[in-house]
Amino acid sequence: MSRQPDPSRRSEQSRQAILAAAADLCMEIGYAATTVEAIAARAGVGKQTIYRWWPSKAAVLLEYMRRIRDARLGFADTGDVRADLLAQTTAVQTLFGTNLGAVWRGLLIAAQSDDVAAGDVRAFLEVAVTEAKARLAKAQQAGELRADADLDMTVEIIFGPLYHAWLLRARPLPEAYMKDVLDLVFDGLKPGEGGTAAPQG
Amino acid sequence: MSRQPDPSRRSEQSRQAILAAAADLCMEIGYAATTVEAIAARAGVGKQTIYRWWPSKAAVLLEYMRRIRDARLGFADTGDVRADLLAQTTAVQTLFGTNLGAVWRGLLIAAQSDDVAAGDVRAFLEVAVTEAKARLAKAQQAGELRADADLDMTVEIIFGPLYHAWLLRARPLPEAYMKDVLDLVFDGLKPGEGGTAAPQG
Amino acid sequence: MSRQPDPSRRSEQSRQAILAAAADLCMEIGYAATTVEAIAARAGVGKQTIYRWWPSKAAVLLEYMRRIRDARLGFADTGDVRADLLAQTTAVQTLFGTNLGAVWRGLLIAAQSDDVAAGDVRAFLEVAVTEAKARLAKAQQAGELRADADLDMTVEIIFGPLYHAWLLRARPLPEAYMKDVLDLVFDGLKPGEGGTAAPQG
Amino acid sequence: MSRQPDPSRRSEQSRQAILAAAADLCMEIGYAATTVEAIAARAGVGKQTIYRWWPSKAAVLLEYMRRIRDARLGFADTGDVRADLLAQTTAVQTLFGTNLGAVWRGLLIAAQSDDVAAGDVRAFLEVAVTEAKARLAKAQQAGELRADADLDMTVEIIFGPLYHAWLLRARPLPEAYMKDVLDLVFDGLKPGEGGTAAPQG
DNA sequence: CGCTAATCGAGACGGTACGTCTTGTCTTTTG
DNA sequence: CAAAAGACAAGACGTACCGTCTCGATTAGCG
Repeated sequence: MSRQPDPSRRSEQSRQAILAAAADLCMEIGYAATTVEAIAARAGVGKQTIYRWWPSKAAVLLEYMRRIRDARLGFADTGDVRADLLAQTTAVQTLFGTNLGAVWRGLLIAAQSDDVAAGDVRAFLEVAVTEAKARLAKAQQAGELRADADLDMTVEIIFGPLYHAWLLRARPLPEAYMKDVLDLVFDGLKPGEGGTAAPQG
Repeated sequence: MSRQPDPSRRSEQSRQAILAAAADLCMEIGYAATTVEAIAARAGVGKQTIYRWWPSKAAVLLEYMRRIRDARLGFADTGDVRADLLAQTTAVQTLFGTNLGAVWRGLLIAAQSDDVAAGDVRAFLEVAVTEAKARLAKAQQAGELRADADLDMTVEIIFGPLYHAWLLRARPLPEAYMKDVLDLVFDGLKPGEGGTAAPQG
Repeated sequence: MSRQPDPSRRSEQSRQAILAAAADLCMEIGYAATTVEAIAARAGVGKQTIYRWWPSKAAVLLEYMRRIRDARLGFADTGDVRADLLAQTTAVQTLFGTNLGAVWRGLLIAAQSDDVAAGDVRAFLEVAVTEAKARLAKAQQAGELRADADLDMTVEIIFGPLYHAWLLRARPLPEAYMKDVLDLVFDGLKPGEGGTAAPQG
Repeated sequence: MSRQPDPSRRSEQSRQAILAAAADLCMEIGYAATTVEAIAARAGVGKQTIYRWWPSKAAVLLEYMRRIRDARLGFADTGDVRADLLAQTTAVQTLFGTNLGAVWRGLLIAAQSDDVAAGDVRAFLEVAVTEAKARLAKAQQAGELRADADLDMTVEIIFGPLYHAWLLRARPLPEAYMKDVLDLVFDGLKPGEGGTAAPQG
């Protein structure tokens, strides 16, 4: 029986070809138009080889994104939480602007319609959220952040504007977008209290 | 040829049945599983009648959502911008929690993959953004809001967290979610300056 | 629901194109290599249109053969049963030698492996058998045929040799093959009794 | 390279297991449904072990049938050709009625669609035909059979009815089927000349 | 009596076709 | 003449086998 295939016999070459083909197609023609058949054809692979190792095209692309994230999107801890957040969120914003943004956009869509994919995508997101919360928790202990701020909500306040602008409004963002967002949300929208909008320099 | 059908001969009964059927199906089985065929069948209507008047299922549902928005999601102007924002965003949050949320979720998805729908959905969103910006502009003139705050960004700071939590993380939100978000973003994430996180109560 | 499609709305053009494409492909590349996909492609037709009206490719080809049979393979009644049988069986032998033989061969195969097709093919064959038996029955009443001959068996004795030679041995047959067979089986394999092997002329 | 495998190192145990598994499956689920994969699985053997020694599943089953034939289906020579033919053809008829009939049926099918198998199956058949012709030749010399009877045709007249009834019509045959066939074809279909249809009893 | 070569069971691989499903268009019939 | 009904061409879906290939693990002789 080959119900649970043996991972030790897996062809690493095919795996790489499939991930690359999936990502390339997604960047070229968009997530929806990227079919499993086309991925297989471009990767020079049988369809069954894809279905043997991944439950859906979403899972393939998610694995691709996981590699990107692990390589590029970690948090630093320089002692200055605003600087660290700025560095990370700017990296995210930059990535959204590249072709990889299209891949990620596709996955967020799939999560809405495919229950299986949804779990994985959500788990992926939660990893990022958890990392952010860890950095914010340290900042809270260091007195850099209000002690009463709910960290889940804080993460949403920081990343929410970026997703709203990129994913929903699809508007072009200035390079300093995240810097200005962080200034505003750290200092508050209320007038007067913290001096200028960019007082942390 | 009936390339441009005559709207005056349109059956209002069919239109209503289609809108209702589309919304109901979307709420029951989700956006992706809602097929044009199923909408037609439930509405007791031929498929062509749908394609004659709407370019896609997204357009049908968008028309449905426009009715909802016009009826329920306007901004008040009581002179207190935080109270007005709280009222409107809480209405939005509440709507997200109902079955209508599933419809809106579906449309936001469609906007990612379907270029035609994208324009309409984006236009729909911009109407909401514009209304919010109008209210914020008044607040800025009244000195309730920092004069240097970019209004597009401010809108994103206010709505972004809600969309992030609801659409992407799909986490259950406390009733007072938007109140706490507004408190945090108005007073700022920085500690100490503005007293407690919820000082206006 | 379109579970039982409405035959009155069927496209006669598609039907003809499918029958022709199926028969042509079968003659060109053989029954086994003829795929439903290829039939659809050559007929310029969607696969579903084939599956809507026929349960399998065997059914398509069987319909094709039915037309051929109805047009070409009836029995005459000239009063001379050997002459009538010779005319009909020679027509069958000739048909086996053409491309249509390949189609019929394919169907006889399908009948072995596909239970649904088997019933139809068998029914097709029984029609031919019944026609032959009818002609033989008249001959029996006219005293042209032994009164004690079982007609099913007689049909098998007449057609069996042809099928054995053509289908199983696949050997090239002389034009007069069926004449010689009929002479032998009418006069008997035993020596001496009936004079020459071809006394009926 | 192991292009031509070494027969001396072949596992006799695997060979037997494969032949048995192939025949069993063919009898249980039919020729078409018997896949090479299933044969390998049931035999507890790798697929390659089958493909190493046989070109196709038809070849496997043909080897199985060869064993059966060599053991059971020879011609005797008692001096009475009708009795000898009756003994052999009745043995064939009996075999057709067993599960082995299903195997043989499958091979006759394969011969229609698979050119490689066709040669082997045809050769198998010709061996049987040649044996029959040899016995008939002796009968001809002994004056038991018309001197002008073509022996290929005579074989077809004797075996053709059986194949027609069993393979094509798939009708249940009475035990004495071949006896009656031989009576008819030896005495002839014409009335009157030879007395009753079963005069030799 | 260990070395080495080939067969073995196992099953992943690149492919092809399957029969089903949905899309958006086209056609026929009914009110 | 619009609407209902639904057949149509197109093509992706996920599955089943094909015949080839690559793995260790035996298992033979041959040296």
